[in-house]
Amino acid sequence: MGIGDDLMLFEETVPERCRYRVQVILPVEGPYDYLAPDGGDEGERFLPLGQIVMVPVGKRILPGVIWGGEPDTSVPQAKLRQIEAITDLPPLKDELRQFIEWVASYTLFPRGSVLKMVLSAPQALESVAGQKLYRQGDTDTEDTSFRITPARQKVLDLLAGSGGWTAVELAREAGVSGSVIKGLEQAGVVEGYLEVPDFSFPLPPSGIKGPVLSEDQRAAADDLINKVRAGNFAAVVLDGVTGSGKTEVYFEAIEAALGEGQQILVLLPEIALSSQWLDRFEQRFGVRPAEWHSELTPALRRKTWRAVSEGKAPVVVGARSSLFLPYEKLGLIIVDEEHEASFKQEEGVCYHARDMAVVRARGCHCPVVLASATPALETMINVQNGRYERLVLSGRHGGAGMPDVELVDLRFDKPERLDSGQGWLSQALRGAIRQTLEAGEQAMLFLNRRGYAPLTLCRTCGHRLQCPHCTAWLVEHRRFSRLQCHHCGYSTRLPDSCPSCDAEGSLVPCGPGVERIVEEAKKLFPEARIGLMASDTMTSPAATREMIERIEKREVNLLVGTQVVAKGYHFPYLTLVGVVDADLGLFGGDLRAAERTFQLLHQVAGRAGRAEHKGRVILQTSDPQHPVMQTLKAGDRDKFLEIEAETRSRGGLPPFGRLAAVIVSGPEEAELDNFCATMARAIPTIDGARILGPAPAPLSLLRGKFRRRFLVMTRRSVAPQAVARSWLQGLKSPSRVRVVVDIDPYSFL
DNA sequence: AGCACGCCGACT
DNA sequence: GTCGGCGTGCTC
Repeated sequence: MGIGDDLMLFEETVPERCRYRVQVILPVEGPYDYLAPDGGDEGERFLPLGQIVMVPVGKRILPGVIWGGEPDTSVPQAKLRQIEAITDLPPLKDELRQFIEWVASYTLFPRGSVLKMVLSAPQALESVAGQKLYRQGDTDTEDTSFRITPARQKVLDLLAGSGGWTAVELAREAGVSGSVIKGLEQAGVVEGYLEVPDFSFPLPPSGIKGPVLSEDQRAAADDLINKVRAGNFAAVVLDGVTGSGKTEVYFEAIEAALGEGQQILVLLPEIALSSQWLDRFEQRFGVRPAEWHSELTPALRRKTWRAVSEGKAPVVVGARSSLFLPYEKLGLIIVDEEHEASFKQEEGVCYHARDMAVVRARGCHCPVVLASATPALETMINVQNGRYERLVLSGRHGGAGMPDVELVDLRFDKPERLDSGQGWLSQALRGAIRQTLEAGEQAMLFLNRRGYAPLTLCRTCGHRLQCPHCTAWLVEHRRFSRLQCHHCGYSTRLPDSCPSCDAEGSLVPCGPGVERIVEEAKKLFPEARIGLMASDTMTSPAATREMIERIEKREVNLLVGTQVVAKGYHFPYLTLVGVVDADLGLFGGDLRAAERTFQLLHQVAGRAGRAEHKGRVILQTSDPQHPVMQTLKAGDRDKFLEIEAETRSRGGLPPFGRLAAVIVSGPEEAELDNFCATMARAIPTIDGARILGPAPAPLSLLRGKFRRRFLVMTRRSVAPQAVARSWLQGLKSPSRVRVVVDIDPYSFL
């Protein structure tokens, strides 16, 4: 500092504190400018790009990240506030910041919203001061003036057993006051030290041998290992039927990545159902991986986030949000069951975790493996284009063949039609169940519908019981004597009389849910030991485990379930699968309805006959000529994909064209329709793009909000993002009307 | 997303 | 006459 500082005449020549661009976790686009924090070098930047800081925003202090780009000089200096604090976390890597930018511009969500998914563990951002622990001091303290009182002795006895106590624990356990410990510390008899908490997950010991692989498993594994070691981007589809050993193959790739000192991310569709997967991992690698999902405790969240950012979580298994963790050295991504629709996030930032995983892998220069027995059509077309490679695992391990698939034709003019009052199980299916049970094997009845009956109506006036907040029927759950809405959670007692005409005892259930199938099965097979598995009967991991065990021990021999039974569990004595309503998923106008139905039924069918017994699958259908049924019967997955590709190609639908859904919602229908009309008038004419709508969204009333939907359809060469942006940027919606863009929509709800 | 500012009904 | 409802708009 020179003397001139005090004599500075012109304010504008005072050296400014340096401006930083900080991206905060608000749903806003651009970074905001902030002044360097206290203690920073005047006028000179010292915080690196990606540094995580805390900044004042309005009344609050929020996390933000030092971002690149030129400061916004249009914001007056006087408006700037100072960076509040610098966290002790490693800066976000360039690769992650670029990923955030990419996701934001692809999904059309503000950058701050995407960043928020990265900084999703507020606990993790707090500095880790560590806590003060106590142990025995160095024993050379032969200070004769220090008296060992009984209170002091108790403390010393405890510490002689083991160190690592906090003052509070020590005082409580010894029954002394804190001042005793303080006195001991002062005399040097006990020693206080700061323990930095250990935020790390164990590294699997190297050299644990996996099972011996078959020839094609070995070839696939070696290919993946080479790619991992090369350290380049590659997208590889691991294509093999259930039981072909995909998991063992990618475990080999994980082993190789561990050997390279890299981190591995495994994305699973539903982490809640993955305890079997975790057990399997532990068997293979001797340790448990880090988990990342919404049910983590705050403490584990913090530990995991920190460990990931410091490279101390070698393997992370998680739901889609684990894609946004700040990996220190990501060397491999696995997306298991890549076709699963639950990888598509539909709330908040809409993104598809499988597709974003490929983008992330590209940014990290590492391979990504997409594993499935029924790859998505998108994925297979990417294989055909040469964008993805494909490794095929043929055949089931252990010699079990694919099950035989039979169709039961339920049409009215066919002998197997179901007459009213007869129930939902055809003669053919009943016979097969009887045979199976008599042979001492297990049978499963699959119906992808929870509850007792999907619709309740009044015989007197025809009134249908509907959710007050959604365009949806209320589903009867007889176990609880309640009616439930499966979209918003609304629940009410089953009324005794019709709410519309007051007729007593006039309400009748229509159609079957799994509970009703259980009821029918009990009547038909009174001797059978029936078990029910649905998402609402498996409320805790313990309850799930118990049911699984009962099935494995054959305490259950007739299992009735929704799609939860299709996911991952394998029951060696199960030889018959009956699909009560194979057509169920085909309705609803979803462009992927056929594909999803095929995948689900294929997966359910795969439950039958894994061990020595050949399995048998019976599909009850009213549309036996449908390509889904025909290709399932023929066991010809690729034929199905071929037909589906042809259908979509003709319609210009994904992956041959591109889609963006524009959902407009609001609490007042008139205002909503009014604004939709304004939007419709503003639809631009763009070559290679069309915009359809507004149509009432299939659930035109959801959670008390009215919804309309536009659909942007483009040729592959035209980005729907650009179309949506140019259409919507000039339109400002009334405050109570919300417009959300969903790029690559999946659910058409 | 939060939080405050701002303009219209039932209470000390 | 105030307390408070949530509509609207901003946050460097």
